[in-house]
Amino acid sequence: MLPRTARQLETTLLSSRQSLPRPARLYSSPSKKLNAPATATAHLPRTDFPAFFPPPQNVVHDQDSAASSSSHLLEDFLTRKIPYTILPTPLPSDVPLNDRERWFTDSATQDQAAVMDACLHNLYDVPRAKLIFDRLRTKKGSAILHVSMYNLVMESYLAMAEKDAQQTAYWVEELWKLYTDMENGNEQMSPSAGTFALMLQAWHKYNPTSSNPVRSKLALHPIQLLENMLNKQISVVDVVADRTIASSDLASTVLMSLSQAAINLDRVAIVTELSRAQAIAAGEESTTDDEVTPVLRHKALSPEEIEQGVEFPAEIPFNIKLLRNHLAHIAYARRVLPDDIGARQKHLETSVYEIARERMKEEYEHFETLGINTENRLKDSTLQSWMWQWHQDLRTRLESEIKLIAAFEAKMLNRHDQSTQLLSPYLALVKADRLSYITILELMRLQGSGGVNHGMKTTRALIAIGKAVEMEYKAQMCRTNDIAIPTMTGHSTNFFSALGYSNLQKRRMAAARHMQDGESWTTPWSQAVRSKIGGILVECLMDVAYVRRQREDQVTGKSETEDQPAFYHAYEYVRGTKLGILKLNPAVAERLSTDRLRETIHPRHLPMLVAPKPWMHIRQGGYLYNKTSVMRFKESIEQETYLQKAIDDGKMELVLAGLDVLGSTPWRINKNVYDVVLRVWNSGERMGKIPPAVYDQPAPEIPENYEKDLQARSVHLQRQRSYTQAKANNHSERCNVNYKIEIARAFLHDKLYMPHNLDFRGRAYPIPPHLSHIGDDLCRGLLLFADPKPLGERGLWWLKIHLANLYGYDKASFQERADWVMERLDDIADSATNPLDGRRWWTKGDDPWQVLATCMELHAALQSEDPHSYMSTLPVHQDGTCNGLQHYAALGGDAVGAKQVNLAAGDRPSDVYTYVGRLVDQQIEADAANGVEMAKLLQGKITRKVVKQTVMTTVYGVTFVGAREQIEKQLKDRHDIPDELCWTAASYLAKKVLTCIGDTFTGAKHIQNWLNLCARLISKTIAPDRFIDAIAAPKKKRGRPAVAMSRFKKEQMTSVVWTTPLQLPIVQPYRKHARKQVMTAVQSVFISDPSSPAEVNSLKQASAFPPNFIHSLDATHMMLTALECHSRGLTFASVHDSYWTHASTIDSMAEVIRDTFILLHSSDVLGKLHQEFKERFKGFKLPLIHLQNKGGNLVKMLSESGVRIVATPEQAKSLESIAAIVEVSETGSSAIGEQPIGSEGEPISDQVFLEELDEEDDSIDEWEGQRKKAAAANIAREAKATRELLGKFVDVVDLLPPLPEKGTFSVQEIKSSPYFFS
Amino acid sequence: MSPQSPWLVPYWRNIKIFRRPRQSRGLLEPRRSFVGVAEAKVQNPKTKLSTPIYEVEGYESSRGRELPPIDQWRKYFPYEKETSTRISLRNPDTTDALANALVPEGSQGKIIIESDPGPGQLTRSLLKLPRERIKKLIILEPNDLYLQYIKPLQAIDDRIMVYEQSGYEWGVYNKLEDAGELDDVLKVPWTSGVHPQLSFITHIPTTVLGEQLISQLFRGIPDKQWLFQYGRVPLCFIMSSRMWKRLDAPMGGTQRCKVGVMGAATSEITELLPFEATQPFKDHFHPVPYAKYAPVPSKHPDTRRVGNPYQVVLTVPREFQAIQPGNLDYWDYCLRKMFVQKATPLKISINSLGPGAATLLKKLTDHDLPPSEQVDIRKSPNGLNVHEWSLVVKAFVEWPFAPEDLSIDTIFSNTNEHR
DNA sequence: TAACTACCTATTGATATAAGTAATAGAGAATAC
DNA sequence: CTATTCTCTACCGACAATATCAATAGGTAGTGA
Repeated sequence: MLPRTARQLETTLLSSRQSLPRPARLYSSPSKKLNAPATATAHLPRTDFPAFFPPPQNVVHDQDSAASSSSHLLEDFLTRKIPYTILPTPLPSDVPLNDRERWFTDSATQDQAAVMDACLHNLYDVPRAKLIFDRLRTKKGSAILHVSMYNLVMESYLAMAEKDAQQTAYWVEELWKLYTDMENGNEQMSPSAGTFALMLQAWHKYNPTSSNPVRSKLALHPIQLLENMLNKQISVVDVVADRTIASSDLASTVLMSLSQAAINLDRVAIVTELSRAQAIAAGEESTTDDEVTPVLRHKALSPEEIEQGVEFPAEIPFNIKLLRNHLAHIAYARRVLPDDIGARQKHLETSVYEIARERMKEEYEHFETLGINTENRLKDSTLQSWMWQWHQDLRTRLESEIKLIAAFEAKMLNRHDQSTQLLSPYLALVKADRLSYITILELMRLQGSGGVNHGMKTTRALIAIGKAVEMEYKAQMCRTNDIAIPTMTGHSTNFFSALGYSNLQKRRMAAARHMQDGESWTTPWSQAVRSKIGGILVECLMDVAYVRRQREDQVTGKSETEDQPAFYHAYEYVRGTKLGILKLNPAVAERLSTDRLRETIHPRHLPMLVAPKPWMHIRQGGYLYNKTSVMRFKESIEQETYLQKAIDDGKMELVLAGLDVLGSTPWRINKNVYDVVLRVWNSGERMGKIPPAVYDQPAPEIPENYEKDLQARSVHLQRQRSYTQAKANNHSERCNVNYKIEIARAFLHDKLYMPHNLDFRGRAYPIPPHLSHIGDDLCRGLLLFADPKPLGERGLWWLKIHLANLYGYDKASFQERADWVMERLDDIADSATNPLDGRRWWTKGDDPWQVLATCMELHAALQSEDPHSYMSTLPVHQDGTCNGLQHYAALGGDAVGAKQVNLAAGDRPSDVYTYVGRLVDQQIEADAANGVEMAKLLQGKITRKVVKQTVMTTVYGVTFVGAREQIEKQLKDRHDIPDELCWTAASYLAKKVLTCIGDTFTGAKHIQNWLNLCARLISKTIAPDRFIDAIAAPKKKRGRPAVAMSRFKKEQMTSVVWTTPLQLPIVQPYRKHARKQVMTAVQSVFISDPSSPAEVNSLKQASAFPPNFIHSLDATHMMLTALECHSRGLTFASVHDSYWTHASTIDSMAEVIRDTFILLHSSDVLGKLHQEFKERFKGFKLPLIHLQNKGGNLVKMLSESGVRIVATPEQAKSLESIAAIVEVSETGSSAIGEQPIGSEGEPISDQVFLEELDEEDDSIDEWEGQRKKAAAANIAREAKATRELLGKFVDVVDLLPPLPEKGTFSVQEIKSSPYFFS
Repeated sequence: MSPQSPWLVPYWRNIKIFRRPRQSRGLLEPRRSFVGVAEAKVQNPKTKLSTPIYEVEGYESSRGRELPPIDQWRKYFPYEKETSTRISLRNPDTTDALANALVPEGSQGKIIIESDPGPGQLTRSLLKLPRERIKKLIILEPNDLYLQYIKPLQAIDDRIMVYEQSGYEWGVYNKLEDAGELDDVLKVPWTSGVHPQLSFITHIPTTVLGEQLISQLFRGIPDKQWLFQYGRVPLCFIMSSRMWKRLDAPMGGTQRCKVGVMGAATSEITELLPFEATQPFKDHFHPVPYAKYAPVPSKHPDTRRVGNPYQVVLTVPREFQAIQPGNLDYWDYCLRKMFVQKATPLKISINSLGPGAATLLKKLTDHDLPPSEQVDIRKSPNGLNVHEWSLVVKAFVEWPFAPEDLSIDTIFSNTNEHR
């Protein structure tokens, strides 16, 4: 029978995984030639690759001096004043658009620009693009306008002139017009090298003596153009080498005419420069000095290039590529990624879809040869073969659909104005063939996300697909542009010296500029457009993709089949609101946890085969062609704008260099562990956190009285639901593991690299989502460093300790841990040699897969002749013990706390959790003695485990409710407390635990409060340049307080912003984004417009600031450590507060960790933050009314932290509700400014709001008088306190509490604490 | 732990769990889930009658037994979070009329369960009816203050049984049975007309819970759960007009909704008193909201706000049930999914039922069937009558590839992550 | 040609939806107008 | 400018409610001055 055969085949495929061809094939095309360059890699000298950083041995010899001097430099670096990035606060949404556009483009404009971009691409619809462009460029000074946009438009005009013979004159004329406008300043946009390259081409093609003359009054002769260029100090060579000059012939012509012009102008230097360029392009002059061999001339052409008819460089006298390459070498300071080395990665990135297609097709045809006829194809084939089928159908469908859409839109455009939103230009950017793959692959990838079983939320899917299309378009552009890729941004033996820094900066900026010049302009799509595009694609897919399902009727035994959509759309209700979801047909979902998946993974989600492209700019770095952002932005353009500015200003060098260091660590797959994983996987059994193939728990039974008893029914339903959920979880876990195995297999014989980027606090994350060292135990167990280092005596010792740590034996002293391991050598050997058939000791450890990997490493080392010279690749970890609290303790100088988190030395590690547990226990004892029932119940039951999570999460600002929940869960797990009492007990305990933590980390507590208060105040302020407009805004209702209050709410636009010691500006993204419904083909989708301004969410701003600040600090520590480790030649990787290196280099890393931590915390971090707030938020006004809240808590807290504001005696009288923080001035000076709300008075000068204005009292009276007259009786009813507060403002800087006092602990002690990181 | 004021205990806790504050129990003492009648009689009310804020002349002596003058209710039943959304009939004329309508002349030996009566105006009207009409009146009331006006009635009239629990707890009905309270209720076959003895009355609060209760009770009918195991028991709801509008919404109208179809499928639903008989709200009900900031003719009359119109509705289970026993989940599923796009023709909206659900269209339009067994698929879900719905559900049930898991949602609750 | 109206359609805003809110303290924001 | 209800509750990685209908805005076409 057929089904049986298929099943057998499937198992065969599964079990034979190991013997499948090596994965290199996965990424190579069928042609063998391509592999050749890749294998050549091995022969390259080590120094050349990875060439990003100098080889360690160069540094080693002066390591000591470097280390000691670097420590001074680092100290200087950290203690200097941090340069801030300052941008204006966003304006509220009711401010007219024009005023807002300089920094933050709104999405309507964004959409226009994106449509224009699409219309220009391949000259899809240049006339339309021109219409849009002409509209856009009226917005002078808007952030969206950029010279490269102008250049692209002009390039298209020029191309149109050529393409459309009827209109040549028109386009040429428009081109010159635009140029003239740029030159004469009308556009406020200065021409660039690219502009001149275009104009020279225009001249060349259409000058009066050319074969196709176009008369234009505005046309300029090259002489004039050259003059203009020189005026703007634009390099002629840049012009000649510009991207827009398509052929060497053309470039040569341009060069000649420029030379001629230069001769005419008698500019000898220019003539020389040009002739040298010519020599380079002709290959007559070595492009570089001896160190680097000129790459291009000797490079063999790739098969593709031969196919595309690229000519051999040597055969033509003028090769523009040579010149461009030369320029790249200069820009990148000679560190250019050789083509052959990048080839596989490039191929991987650019040909994903082709590769996927080949594989699916292969699979499909394979089934064909097995004689499975088309009739059963839908039912019996594999996932790949299905996908191939869907793809065929979808592609055809899309081709016709896109035509329909284009026709429809054209009709609409005729009927209506231009304002109709267009989609067809976007759809034309990427071929239907690829659109089809993108759609299918993205849906497969997102399966199981968002908590949806076998599916996903529609919104996420549509946006993701839209975005994938956009990415594909941009990746294609990258490929077309084919800019040389740098392998470094420059390096320095010391990152922290002024010289080292400015070197980094110079080099990175040159490289970034080179990259930018080489790329044509493009612009991101708005979320709405993405979801609409996604909607169209998904709708079509659902319409054409089918699978055949078969089932047997349970009664008749008759088998039934039905063709069903492979993907379908449905709605669910979540607490009464609808939620649209896309789901996979169950038949498809089943395959995802069994079939092979590699076709479904985009390289954008895989590790890389070469070291990542160094980060040069906000979207420039990481993968070679796929653009990724250096920071993961929340829906906040503010964050993006700040970062952009900081990078432009050259402040981000160390952060970017840090990311490059993290990305440069080569990894490989642990083959031995992989083999074990695979065996477990294929066995389908549950082990080491790998879920079973078939969920192994029994379903709940239906109770007898289910039919009659409403209560029994609801209980059963609940059980049923949690069972279903557990089962679904099992399935999705299984899918996840499948992904990991698949990726591991693909990279089994390769070095791999993890490109990193940042979250908004500056923490670094590897980009590949499935398999990276940040992943779970399984991922980590599968990864090894690629480069081995000899263990040495210490290394061996550390390896043992590492094993003990992973197993869970981490509370003892180092030596005890090492001894513990020695006592278990037998088990270890058994685990290493006989992982599955032996005693399986490793599976009982905390992190079984890593334990296994370590067992294998240790065993191998011990078995080797000389364990000390064993070449080890296993990463060994040093973890901060409760890192957040460590930072808090260091900031606050908490002696007790410092001891508990091992900042202070001890002979064995302290454990905060145990400590807090004991404290709580003591209090309980006391309570029990006093007869408190609950205490008696809980006596002796407070283990470390009960309090652990709560202690950990206090750093994140856990509240009572959260703590209670955690503790309740733990208590329930113990099973020795009656279930119904757990909740009450948890309430009781939560209070105790929170108090105990507060008592232990008093300094931390104060700092947390201080941070929280600052954020609370800042997020309620109004920026100085907005202030006057803000209070004058509500004119209609003559100072009705309600209006004023809501006005203040609307004017709350200030996010908390600060700068880390590495100069990274951090913007908290929490705002109250308004969301709108957007219609798509599938359903309407509810999304926010990130570019529309929104008030801050001050609650979130305040509660998230303390953890975010601490995280920005630990991120800084990590980056400093990474940079320093790199300088010292150590391999380094990190998972936030867990730092990894080779076993042999743990000692040096430990030293670095301590040095950087001490220096960081010796640099008065908080003082600097305070100072920054004072400067950054200078003049920001806080309406006093915001200080009032229920119970006067805020005022109380402010008062307790020592805040006092100065007020005149009169003012003081009216300020009773905030009396606790008012200080009456004798001199009559006041920090409180007053301004009646909404009055249409004359503009108010700043001084009114500042202190020391004698006349101020008069002015108050005057205002009051006016108001009384104007206002009717109802205003008189206003409550006194509020009226008094409403019109009053204070500078937020005056309200910021002084820093809490620091405790006695000195961070220097950390130097001698062995268990600080362990 | 600071002793919590019982007033601060949220409403639902009293409904779901046990009324007494936790502190009143010893730590390990088992929960007392039920206060029996006898016990309640003996036991003095835990809370003493508190001194009223304003004395009403001559009233104090009869307080509890009698209700305060109806214009004084706000003072005797001040704002309390627990009861703030519980709407109770206050006007004795209205309750008299209602009592008469519910237990009309000629009724005999009725057993009435009155759940959540509030202060008990309606209870009193029922007791005032000629004695032979009502045999037993079971009161389910959890609120201490209200109980102070309910329990004294037991001394006057032995037909009353008071249970200090809300009728919203399913458990209480098991208690009633266990206590033999319903022993003398006949099990009347579904085909033998409306139940002659048993009736159920409740005030529905203006909360989600109230609305839930109504839809839950409808859902109990097809499988003859709850009181329906005794037969076609009539239910009387004092409910918001907002809810009534939903139940009463005409086919094809924009108001037509899932609960409306479920109601129509299971019961005959009528206004027991005309709408006007209970208007305006402030003349008939308690509590009347503080007028200054929440004026009673509200801007949004269709919200759950206290003060919006209330009325009296009677539902009687139908003899013929469109929902076959055991098919409830299918109905639920189909209605829920289809009403998402309630104004979209079946032809399209049917897809909400699952992958490939479009094949059901063939069945619904099968020309071999008599026209009465076909459904016009150009109609939209809000335009279908109960019969048409039963055809849709039938097609769904018979569909071999119908989704198997019809449970409420497949979305994981994202509450229990973190390792 | 400017002005006006009737008519039509695209956009915007408001509203309802599900249904045991598992257990629930306390602050702060929002809402009622 | 008070009473009451609603919301939220641990940071980050990792983000999301939607169909329907009435009302309004905005545009077109037609018309007669």
